[in-house]
Amino acid sequence: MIATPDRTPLPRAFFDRPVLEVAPDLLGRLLVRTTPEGPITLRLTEVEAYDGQNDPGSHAYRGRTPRNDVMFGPPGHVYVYFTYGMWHCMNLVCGPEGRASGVLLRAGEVIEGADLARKRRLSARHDKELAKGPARLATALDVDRALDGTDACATGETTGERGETPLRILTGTPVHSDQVRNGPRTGVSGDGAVHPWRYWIADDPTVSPYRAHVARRRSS
DNA sequence: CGGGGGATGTGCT
DNA sequence: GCACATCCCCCGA
Repeated sequence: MIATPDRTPLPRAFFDRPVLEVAPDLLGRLLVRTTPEGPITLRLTEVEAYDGQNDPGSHAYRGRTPRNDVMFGPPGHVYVYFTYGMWHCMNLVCGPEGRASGVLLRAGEVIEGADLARKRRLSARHDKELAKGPARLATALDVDRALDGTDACATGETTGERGETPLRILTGTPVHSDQVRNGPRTGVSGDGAVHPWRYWIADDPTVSPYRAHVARRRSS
């Protein structure tokens, strides 16, 4: 018997904690993307922590820019960046405000709206690949820079008459600590690679394969 | 399921 | 220039 996930919104205070506490605690939570065709709901299975201070792997490491501005703002908001000339990835900003820490959402299990997600992810061989990897996750949920800065903890009073916001984070079913694994972050090079700040659910089929960062060879 | 190679724009150095 | 919080296609097993 599988317990019904708790659809209570996570309060902003959840994110107003050190990022290394928030990151593993996000596993098993639900991310709801509201689209005109209906909701897509994702159960988070893999995340990575990025600290705004003394973390060379963080986009905020060299200070505030127009691109990473949202990271320096209040917790519970979404930071979306564009990378490799083609892809988007999304993070949830953690506290305290101004520290510019965030959690990269690396993978999840689509538990509702898989048909909608598949329209964006035609190359997925299985449903478990719909959001297996950070850019795939953003693609499946139709997330791009237009949603940068979205408040994932918005309450009814701030979201307008219909109480809908494009992205919301719900309580879901938190994962017991003995099911949480951690290891080096994926795709991070140099000094930032030493931190074992990637967290995932043990044996979950939607977790992305680990690949150590490899510098791309020069093209002709 | 997995490796190899190419594709793309932006922000740094 | 070059690296980049990456993925897809193609092929072989």
